[in-house]
Amino acid sequence: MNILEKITQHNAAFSKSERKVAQVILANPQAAIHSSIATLAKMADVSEPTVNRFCRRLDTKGYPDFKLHLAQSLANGTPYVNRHVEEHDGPEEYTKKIFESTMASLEVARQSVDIPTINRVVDLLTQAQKISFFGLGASASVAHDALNKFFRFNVPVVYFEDILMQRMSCMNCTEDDVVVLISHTGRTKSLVEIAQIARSNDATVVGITSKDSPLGKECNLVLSLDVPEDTDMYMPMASRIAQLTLIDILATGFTLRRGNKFRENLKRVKDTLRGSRFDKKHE
Amino acid sequence: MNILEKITQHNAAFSKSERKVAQVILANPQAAIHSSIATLAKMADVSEPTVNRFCRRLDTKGYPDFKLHLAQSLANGTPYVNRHVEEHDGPEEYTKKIFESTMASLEVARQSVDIPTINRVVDLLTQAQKISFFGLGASASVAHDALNKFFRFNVPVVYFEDILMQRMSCMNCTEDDVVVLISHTGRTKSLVEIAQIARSNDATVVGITSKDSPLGKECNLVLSLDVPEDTDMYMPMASRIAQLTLIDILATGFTLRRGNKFRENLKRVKDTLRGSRFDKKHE
DNA sequence: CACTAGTTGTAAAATTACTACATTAAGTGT
DNA sequence: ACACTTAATGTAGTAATTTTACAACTAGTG
Repeated sequence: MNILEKITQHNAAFSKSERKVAQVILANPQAAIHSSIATLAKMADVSEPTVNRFCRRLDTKGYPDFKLHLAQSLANGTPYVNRHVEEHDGPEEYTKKIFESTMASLEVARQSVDIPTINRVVDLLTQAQKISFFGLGASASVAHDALNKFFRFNVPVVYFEDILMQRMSCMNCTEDDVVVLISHTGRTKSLVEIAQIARSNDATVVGITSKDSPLGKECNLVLSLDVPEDTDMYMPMASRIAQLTLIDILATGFTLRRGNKFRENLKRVKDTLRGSRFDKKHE
Repeated sequence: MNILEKITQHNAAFSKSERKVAQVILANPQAAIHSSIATLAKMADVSEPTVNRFCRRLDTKGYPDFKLHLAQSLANGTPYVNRHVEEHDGPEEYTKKIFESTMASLEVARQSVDIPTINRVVDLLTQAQKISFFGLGASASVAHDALNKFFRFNVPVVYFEDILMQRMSCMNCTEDDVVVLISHTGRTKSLVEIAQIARSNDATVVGITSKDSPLGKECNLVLSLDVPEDTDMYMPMASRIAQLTLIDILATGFTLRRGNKFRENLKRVKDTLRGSRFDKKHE
């Protein structure tokens, strides 16, 4: 869709002169949209028809049409592209890149998430007697966060970091319990075992994980997020943010399902915190 | 900036014929950008120069330039706007809204973050003997996540949920220690106290919090994120995501500063996890 | 070395947008 | 109501920009 990306990708298929045109446009796209075909041709040191052919190769009707597409691509303020951090990047670069790739991942996650499943999970959560959130490693903090959210709903919520505690907790499950297991890869052995334990006790197991993973297969319901993880850094980053956003969505769905009177309950929880805080001056 | 809005606002200042042009464009802007001045004039039942004058009145150089602006306005298909979830929203709506407002918040956070401070904090972290991450409530899971990241760097990292443990830990601080305190509002009493304890032991205190808050004033350095929190839900959502992204940025800055050989260390940590995982089939 | 396919440039044609001027419409004062 | 003034609109010609057709060149292949 984005014509700038298209130019970079298409690069191999360009001819020598066309590549010159590509280079000039990529160097300063803003200038390109304000140039006529003649000035652009001069800048790239090629003839006008070459520029025209370049445009056609990118599936546009001609030069004016190409400019339109280019303008649209530039308009998206920053077309959040998943750009990897480079060795030599300074603070400005890597800050920008991480923000942007996080946003790009959220966009991908948004498109990949299955709404009916979300609805179904919210259903289950509202009807649950007890909700458990388990995750290990990076996903532990996601489970931790989920605890923090659902705890406010005055529902029995369970969260353990300890594998043995997780196991024991699942052994005591009943069919009215919902166990939410969080793992990006879905290949953590102990979590898969926990899923099996929980299911053998008739609990409903929801996985926030990859669909075809070992963990995914053990779950009653899987909320999968196709987030491409930047493995260069050997740290889970984007996947975790997407998972948290999903938790937000589930929590929101939960409160909406419970209705207005329930939301007052939340306000009460928040008000209780006031005693532990310094007052805001201007309120 | 947006030309479509400009057309609606400017409506009063248009002449009769110009208004006809405005109407046709607003009715189908997508068609307009693919029309020549002649076809558009015919559609609006006016002469070509009238269309040209219309364009000039909107501070564009002429018809082609106007089309460029129009194309840019149309491109902002989904300008991630912080839209609040409504009572009657279904799963599809609230899912979309939460994703979008999360992205919008990240965009705001990105613009508000102070790069030199980030650089300074990364400096401090790389030189620290011991790094502590403390937060309470929703920010606890952010601190938890930070632990998870920095732990991989083979640096002494400390994280406690318990207030007393946090206090005790800070009492043993030295001037080579860095304490990172996380709080969206910056008005949590016990965290402010912890900041004071840490500073009185010559530790460097970094706050991921609001700049002018009581906590912010006690910190050596403040990384502030001006994220508008959706208070309708009485739950911290966007602020937390922004904080986590900031943690990602700090962790990335940390690894970059440490250089390439250090990154191999990270790979080793990741490889160690392999034993606890099911193998991927296609590797 | 000739031949072919692909690439690039030249020049003319076609399209498109713009300018100058004429015409019409609308408003204002007598 | 009429002349006068000003603004708005359209016509026709001009200028610009883009596109097409074709020729020249380049590189690879038998």
